[in-house]
Amino acid sequence: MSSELNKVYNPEEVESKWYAYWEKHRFFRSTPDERPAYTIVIPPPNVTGVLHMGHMLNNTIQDILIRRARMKGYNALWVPGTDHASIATEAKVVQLLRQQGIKKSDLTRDEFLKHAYEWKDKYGGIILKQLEKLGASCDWERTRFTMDETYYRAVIKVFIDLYNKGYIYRGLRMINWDCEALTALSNEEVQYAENGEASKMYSLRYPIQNEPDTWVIIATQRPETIMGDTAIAVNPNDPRYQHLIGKTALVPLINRPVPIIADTYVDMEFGTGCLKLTPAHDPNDYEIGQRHNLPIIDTINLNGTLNELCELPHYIGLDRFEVRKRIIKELEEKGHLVAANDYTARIGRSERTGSVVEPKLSLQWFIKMKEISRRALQAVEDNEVQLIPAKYKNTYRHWMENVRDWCISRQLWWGHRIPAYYYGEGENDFVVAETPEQALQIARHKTGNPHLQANQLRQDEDVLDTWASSWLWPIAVFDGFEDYDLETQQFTRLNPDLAYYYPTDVLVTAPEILFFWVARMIIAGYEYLDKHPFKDVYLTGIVRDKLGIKMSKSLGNSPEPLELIAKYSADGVRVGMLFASPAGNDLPFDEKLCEQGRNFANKIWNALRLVKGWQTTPAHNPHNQPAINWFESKIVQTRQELDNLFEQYRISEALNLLYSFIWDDFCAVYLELVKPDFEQPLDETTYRATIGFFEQLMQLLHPFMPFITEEIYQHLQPRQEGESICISHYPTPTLPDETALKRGEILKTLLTQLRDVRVKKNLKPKDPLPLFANVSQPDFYQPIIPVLQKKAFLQSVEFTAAEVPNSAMFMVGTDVFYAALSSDFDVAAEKERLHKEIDYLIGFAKSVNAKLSNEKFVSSAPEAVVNKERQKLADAEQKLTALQEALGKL
RNA sequence: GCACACAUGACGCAGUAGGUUUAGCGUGUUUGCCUUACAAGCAAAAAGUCGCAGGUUCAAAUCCUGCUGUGUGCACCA
Repeated sequence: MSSELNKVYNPEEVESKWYAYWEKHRFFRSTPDERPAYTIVIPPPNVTGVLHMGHMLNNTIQDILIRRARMKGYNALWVPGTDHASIATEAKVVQLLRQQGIKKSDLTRDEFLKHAYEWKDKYGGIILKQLEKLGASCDWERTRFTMDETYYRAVIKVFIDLYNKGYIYRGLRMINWDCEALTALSNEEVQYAENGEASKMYSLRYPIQNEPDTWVIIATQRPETIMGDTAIAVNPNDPRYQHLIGKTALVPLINRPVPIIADTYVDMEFGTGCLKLTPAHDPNDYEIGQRHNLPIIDTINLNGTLNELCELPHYIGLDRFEVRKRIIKELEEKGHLVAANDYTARIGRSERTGSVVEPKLSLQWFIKMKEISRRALQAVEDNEVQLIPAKYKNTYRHWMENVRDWCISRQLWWGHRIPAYYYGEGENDFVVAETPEQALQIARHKTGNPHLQANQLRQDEDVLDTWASSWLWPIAVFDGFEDYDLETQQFTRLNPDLAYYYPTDVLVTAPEILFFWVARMIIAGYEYLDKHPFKDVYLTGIVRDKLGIKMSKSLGNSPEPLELIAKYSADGVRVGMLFASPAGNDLPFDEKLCEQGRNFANKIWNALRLVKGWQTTPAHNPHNQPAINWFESKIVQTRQELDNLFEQYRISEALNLLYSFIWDDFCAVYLELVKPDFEQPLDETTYRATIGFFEQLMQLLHPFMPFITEEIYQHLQPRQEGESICISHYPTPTLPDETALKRGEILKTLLTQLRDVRVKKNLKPKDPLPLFANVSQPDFYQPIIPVLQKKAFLQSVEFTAAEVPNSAMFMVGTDVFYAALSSDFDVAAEKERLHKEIDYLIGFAKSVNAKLSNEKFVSSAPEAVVNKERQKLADAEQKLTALQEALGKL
């Protein structure tokens, strides 16, 4: 039998073989039934994406949870899918078209979308295929995409509903503008470099009107915006500038007269204490402008070039940064530049394009967040939704309490087109409806013009922010909104899937998207189903390299996941990632850990080779019974600990526990204990027990290492087609036998001690060695003596009440053992060994004694604690006496 | 700037209601082994007074205060 099994485990064919088998039998398919459900919805990866280390970690964790639930008897469902990632995808498609010589501006919306869908069909599924390589046990028949037909309908419906409820409004607001992608961004999509960016702070002189040789000096990083200035502001309490308030300054180069106003916003300490106000291009300036009724002069086009409002013809049409370079020279030449100092600025950049974000005044769609998010804030406070680790509660609370309205419109084509239809030029000349037909009805009614025609309606050109679709994910993947009635603002029913699977059990995701996505899903969950979308949110750590830098493809510090899998197997990589991933902490990734995972697989494989190599005999061998009893209880105990760890999402620790249980307890101890002598058969009872243990271990390990455990499971016993470890159930838990456990642990200790004696005395593993035991309860030891004798190669084992001369003495608890040595043993070495142990015990006893002789300790500490200390001391003293006697005999 | 984490042998971590023998685990290091499942292995060893300074307590890696360092989130000034 063993000749069929390679000496080294070969995962490559095994992994693809079993994944195909699982798919063929649809083991991951879930439909509602009478069992309790356990549901996870995948955080949909970006459809343009390819697998990176973060995905590997977070999907491994999801797979572990879902596989474990499946084996615990739940009806486990893991819903996969992708989101359409409007900016990222559109940017990719635009870029691809450009390579083909096609400009987006030359295409109609429909033509462009056709290209985009082609692109999606071709590349959109890559990342899901990669998840299969990892072993992900998703129900692929339920794969969803945020622009699927029903999903699209859901997003539009929700927009209309929130509009009807008054949560959505259209307004002129200062927004973040991406001049490259030509779209608005939400605050969350703007990123700042960690330590700022090198910039210059320019000091400019603005003359005072009608007062020759008087001026104010302002500081700015953006001299190209001065043509949009409409005022100068100083702090009303600033003694330096009292005389200037109410006067008029002249904007350099264009000589526009602007008032000098007083506003407490101005920080007297900063710069010169004079602030130029450019309401069109700075959020704070805009607000001050509103307070003082300042005009707004928007000098920058959507693409970042300057327009005719800048009044300087030679700058019109030039990019703002080009203008900056030139205008500095011009200002200098004309005597307006006072200073140019190096300055570190926090510059906002678009998350997707990296382009410097331009604050711009723009008419956009917003969701009012304050009221709609109230329940969601409370839910996390009350642990209706539990964040793991809990430290994120603070972060969440802070964001929710200071939540700002969410700009949801994007000036893109790839996405859900805003269902607003305009019939006139006025700001409010629009209606919101699911279809153009309905829009026409409503518009006719609203305008009172029954002759209004469809071609007089113009649908909003913009699409919705991607997160304004993915925030519905836990409901929309089940097509839940099909049954939502916009009239009554209620569900007419919950479809069977939604009723069965919602709320989901856990969401596993990266902390970066706590606000982008998680918070908003909670909001949507309460708004629509009045229920949390998931019970727990497990926020994974960030995968970092050895230098502690976040791994990313763009930085080039990330290994290629599929290459890792090729090198170490999916099982190995899964284990490698988990080894380094304590709950909620960052993951310092080290390829070595994948190697460790691979080695572990090999270890298990070889345990299989050993077991499958055994011949059996019906003859009974009672000597193995203590080992069997011990291991049986040990599994029970380990399962309890695993349950405990999983309950707290201590998945890495659970893996570590299993790792050492399998490697140390099963392979190194149990298998060695029951292993028959060379070419001897094993009794059937032990063999069957061993196969059973091995099978249970594989079941416990299966969520972590799905492939090798299936391979072993299939080898351990003959299986029918359609049987699989992944749908097998854990046996019903029993209680551990404490005596059997203790006996096993003591057997382990004795074996280690005896091995130690051999090493220290330079004895070969099989040199004859008689053992004498002076123990309080010989009966306790009786059952393990045969196996101890065999495994420690003991010549004999005898109970005694006397000292044994010429022996190495050691203690287990308070029981004394003597390994009898031949007369020529090294007395000096033995003395030294005993001395060392005595010294340790003296030190120990001293520290315990110090406690016990402390009056206050004895009187204030709980009795149990004091008694424990007394017991410690008594044991130590008993040991000391025995050791000292042994030393005296030498 | 505000807030929140974290600081344990060479490295990565555990120590989850102050008291399970003077702190555990993995990797690495050193030593000895190709022992008939596994050198992707086996057996053993060395290595930390738990960032620093105080405090509370009979008792502190564990609680409190301050400091230092690192990380994260939020805000942001011309």
